[in-house]
Amino acid sequence: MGVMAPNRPSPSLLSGLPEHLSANLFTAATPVKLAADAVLFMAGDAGDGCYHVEDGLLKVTMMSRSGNERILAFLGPGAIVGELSIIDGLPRSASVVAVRNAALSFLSRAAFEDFAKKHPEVYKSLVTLLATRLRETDAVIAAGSFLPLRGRVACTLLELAQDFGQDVGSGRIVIRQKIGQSDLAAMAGIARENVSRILNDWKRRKLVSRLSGYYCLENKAQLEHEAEL
Amino acid sequence: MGVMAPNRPSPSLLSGLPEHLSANLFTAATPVKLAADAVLFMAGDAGDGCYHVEDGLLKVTMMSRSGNERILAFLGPGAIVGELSIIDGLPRSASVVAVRNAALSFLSRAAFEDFAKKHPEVYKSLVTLLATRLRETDAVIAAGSFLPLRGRVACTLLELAQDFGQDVGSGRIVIRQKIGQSDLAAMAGIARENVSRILNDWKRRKLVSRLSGYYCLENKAQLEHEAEL
DNA sequence: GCCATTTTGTGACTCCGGTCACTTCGCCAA
DNA sequence: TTGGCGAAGTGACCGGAGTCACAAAATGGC
Repeated sequence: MGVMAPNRPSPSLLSGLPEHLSANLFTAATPVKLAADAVLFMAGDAGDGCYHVEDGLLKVTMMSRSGNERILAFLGPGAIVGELSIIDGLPRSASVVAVRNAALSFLSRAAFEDFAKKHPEVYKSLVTLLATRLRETDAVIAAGSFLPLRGRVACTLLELAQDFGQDVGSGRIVIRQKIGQSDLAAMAGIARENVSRILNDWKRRKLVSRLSGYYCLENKAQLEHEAEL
Repeated sequence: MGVMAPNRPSPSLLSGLPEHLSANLFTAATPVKLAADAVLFMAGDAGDGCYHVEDGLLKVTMMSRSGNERILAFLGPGAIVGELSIIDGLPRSASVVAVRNAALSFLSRAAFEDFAKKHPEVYKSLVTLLATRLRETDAVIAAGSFLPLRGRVACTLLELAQDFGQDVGSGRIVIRQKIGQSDLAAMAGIARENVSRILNDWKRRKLVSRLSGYYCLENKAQLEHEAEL
């Protein structure tokens, strides 16, 4: 059992549209480059279009006015972002920032509606996309309501494994993105210090490890157990 | 300024589909009656269709295995519930219980897909519906992440006012549903005792009042101020 | 390879909010 | 009217988790 599970983007948060649609839909789109830490848009901005992530990594985030951050998702290649505003025309519901250099395709609302008129099937795909997102946010609410700290961290790790995980044999899963503890904390919605404590505990107990900056789930089953109330 | 704002169902959580569609879509549906406290379905059940609320009141809720409840929404006449499962075929993401006697229309997945084939426009409406839901759950996550107790209660009250509020002059809004503190607590995701304390404080400060069992927002603006961090 | 700058690790302290244990109130029904 | 019962009010207590203040590592530019 050598190399397994090729680097196929997962279907969850990265999920975009089916090949044939996204290919056509975004041919009319204009390319956008984004440097690391650059802001794509902020919550509250007027939303005039949506983006397709070609390359790089973005984070979807909310900020309290006291500067606290809550990360809703990381988005890698293939993902669609900003679709809510092209649907209902309301302001951006969250902010999006490039974690590292990223390449995107911008699709204006007009262009989208134009395309949708010719290919009503996009709506069906959009419905699927939104349904997935809805289930994810529901899970976040459930975790936040019922799980204690360690449970939330476990969920966060598992979620990242879903999106960016690569199985490296004997059930070990490496998260192939550099994610710091502060980001984990902001994803789980808890204080960074506690992420540190919990992670170290798990390291000792061989549930997770860290190899050259990347977190690695050593024992997914056990972690899933921690995730349950 | 006597009687104002007729009892028009609000567009938010109650939001269903546009008239012309929902009328046709649910003609094929079979009627379902639900007694108070009866369970329509539980999270995890296989989902074979969705429902249109004709009359009564439902609550959408999640339960931790330790018996804690978190209410995601109350649904009144006109609302659609259970649509996620007909979209993706996955199990119910939450439970739905009748708060009081309710009348529903059940639409099977097959019937829906049948209809959708003939009227692809439903997807567009569905997209709008889901987008609204998504914004709402995002708001819940934001409130849970950033707001202290009083803020969450304020949000909850304001949300209920959106859905079930009736303006009775001079900015006073009555919530025309009997909602107990335990339910408010489960909506805000906090302990019932604290809802009691906070509500009493607000009563003293004339922000809210209670008339014959119904809560009434005396000063929406002030309450909105409490809702902000 | 070395220094500057982020990240991470850890203890001590604090406090918000949950839990427990009652009491009091309000409503309906006998 | 009255008794019963569920909903609401209130205080005392406790504990989980945030905050603060550093020390120790790791990272990355030069």
